[in-house]
Amino acid sequence: MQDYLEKLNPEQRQAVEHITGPLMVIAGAGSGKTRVLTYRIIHLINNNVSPFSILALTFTNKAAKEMRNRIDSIVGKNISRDLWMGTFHSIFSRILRMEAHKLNYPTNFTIYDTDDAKSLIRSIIKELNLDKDIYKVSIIINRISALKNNFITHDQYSNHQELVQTDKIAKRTEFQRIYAMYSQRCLKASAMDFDDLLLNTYKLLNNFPDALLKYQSKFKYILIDEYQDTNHVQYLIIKKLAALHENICIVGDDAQSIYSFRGAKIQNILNFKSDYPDFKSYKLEQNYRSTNTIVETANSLIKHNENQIPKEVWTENEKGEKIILCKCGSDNDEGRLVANTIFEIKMQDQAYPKDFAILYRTNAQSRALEEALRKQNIPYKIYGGLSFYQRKEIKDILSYCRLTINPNDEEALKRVINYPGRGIGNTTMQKLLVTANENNISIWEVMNNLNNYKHNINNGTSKKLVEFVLLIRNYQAQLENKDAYFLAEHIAKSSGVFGDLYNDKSPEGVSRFENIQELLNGIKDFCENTEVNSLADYMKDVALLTNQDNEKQEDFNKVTLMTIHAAKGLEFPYVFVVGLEQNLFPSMMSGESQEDLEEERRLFYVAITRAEKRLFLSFATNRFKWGQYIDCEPSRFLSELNTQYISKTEIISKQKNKFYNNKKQVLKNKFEKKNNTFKLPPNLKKLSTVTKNIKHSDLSKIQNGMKVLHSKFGNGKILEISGDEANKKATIFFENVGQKQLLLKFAKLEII
DNA sequence: ACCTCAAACATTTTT
DNA sequence: TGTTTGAGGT
Repeated sequence: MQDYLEKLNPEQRQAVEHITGPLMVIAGAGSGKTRVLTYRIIHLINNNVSPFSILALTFTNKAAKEMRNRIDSIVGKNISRDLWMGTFHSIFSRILRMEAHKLNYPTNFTIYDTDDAKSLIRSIIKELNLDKDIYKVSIIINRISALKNNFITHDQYSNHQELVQTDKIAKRTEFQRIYAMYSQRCLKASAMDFDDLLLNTYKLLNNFPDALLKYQSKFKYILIDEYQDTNHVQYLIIKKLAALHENICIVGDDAQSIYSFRGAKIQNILNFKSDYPDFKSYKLEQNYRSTNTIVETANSLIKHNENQIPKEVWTENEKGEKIILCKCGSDNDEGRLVANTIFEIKMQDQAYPKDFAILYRTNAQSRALEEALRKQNIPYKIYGGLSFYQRKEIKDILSYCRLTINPNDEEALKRVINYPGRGIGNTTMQKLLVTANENNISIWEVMNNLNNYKHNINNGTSKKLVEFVLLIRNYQAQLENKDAYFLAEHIAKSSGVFGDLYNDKSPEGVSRFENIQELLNGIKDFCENTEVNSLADYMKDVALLTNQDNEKQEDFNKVTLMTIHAAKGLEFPYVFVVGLEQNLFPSMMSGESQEDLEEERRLFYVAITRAEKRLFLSFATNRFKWGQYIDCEPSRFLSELNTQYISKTEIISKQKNKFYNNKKQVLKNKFEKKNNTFKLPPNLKKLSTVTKNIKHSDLSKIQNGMKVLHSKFGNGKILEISGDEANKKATIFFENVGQKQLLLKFAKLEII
């Protein structure tokens, strides 16, 4: 039992045995981070710490599950199941359900996923008669999410002038109204979105001292994985929870922080020192995962980032083979290169499909790769894209279930009230919505008491509405005494969804029907493996599940295709990183700023360090994008890699991308391979000036022709000053990004 | 109220 | 390029 300590190196062992007090573990890629976390939990248990008082937070369900399994195998299931271990979102939703009444939510509140949230925002924009081109749903939702993650509620929004100004400039003057309405509608629907789960947990701990004390005393030991990717609210919650015992252990790697777009702050790691001055820290720097070549290549890349905690990742592993960098003519060539290489290595090294991963920056890149793999008959699986639970037919069934548990759930209601068709169309829904808003109640309440409210819905339609209400009531009556599987199956059949799909014999219809059966099987599984098996119990966490959480057995031995973000925490013997082109990786959307660039570089770092044995990098000079062919240049990151570990190859296909249709021709058309024939662009580091610490000059004296420095856009020249004194605008030409108009009041410029 | 077709639109990453 | 939205007809 004690021999687990023997499996650790000195640093790992120190981190495991250091039980009390604040502890920071900086764990380089492949340094056995998960091992330290699991052994530390086991060590706590062996030192008579009750599993109930251990809180372990991870970033994904998968990570939590994996860790739980490892702990199971050492201390047994009956101990490990009492651990509070899971993602931030799942643990906090568990707490919130117990304390919901304090925040005016019912225990069975709904969790809105991103699609629900989007649909709600879309309908608010419509109700307010706003221009949907100015108020883009994706922008609004990201903005609301960012505000929530920084703990700025809709009524606090106006206290932040810079936010108000940004929206003013973008002509989104009604943003606050949308935000406010969104929050109210969520509350009225008894629904929380992902961000609310965090925000409301913080509110709970902040506004209810008894609740705070309860959880502070309960969680005597707190462990947090992937700490570099926690956002501000998460940071605040953890700080509060840990305040009593200060037995907090954070594990992370600043070089792998890749979620700042979602509000993650590397700063949180640095804050740790000031929040817990008597903290202890260990660095895990020995890599057990990759060959020396891969480790050194990754190091050569990441050293281009200025903003990082110094560390030296090293390995005792063998040197390994050189990294292959391949130039391809097109995205299709790239796909075929990858497929051919996999085919060859499988033969040479006796490798299995599951040993390979293909990583890319954006989900859209998977198409060419899939096609090539299919042609080579290589089995593959794709993560990302549409999750199982986001599929239409699944959401339909789940929406009926949601509605049964929480009839105020507006998004679920809108989804199923007329599916299958019941003759309740848009017009009726609009009328209901207006009545609901006028009386500040939910649509369900209006439908429930149609006679009590003023509306002009005719008798025929009213009757249909009443029928629908009765249908849902019938389901509700069975919530208490029937298990989840029975009720879900009953719902699928009696709602008409099952029949509707059964009659659809098109391939899509058949697959939808099968998906629903798969869902029902999943629910059956759930019922058989738990004591609490009501529909409400099943529905609790469904919104928090993702694709990766229900991997099918038959998918086990397949090549993995995924985005680099999704690959975090995973490892594969053979890794292909594709699409290494400017404007794709680094992404076009990541601005010109040093910070954005460094995040993209960390992302590439994560990609490289997934590989155990061999790494293949590739880029295309021509790529199909937005319905047309675009010329591409190799990624600037490629020229940052130490060339001594890289072997360059070029693949020339005689065919043009456009005429790539003739199968036979393609198969016969063997690639021509050339070595070391192409040059990468010069190292671009100098081009992007390091502009993090610009001085904010007094801009009252600004004049035409002055040269200025902007933190994001770099060097520029003032072309014109316009506007009245209070809202002076400057038109500036920036060398790197072209002409921009900035409001001087808020622009951070240095006059040079 | 529902169906059909054409035009517009969209691609960063996710719990 | 594939998907979604909206107009117009039934």
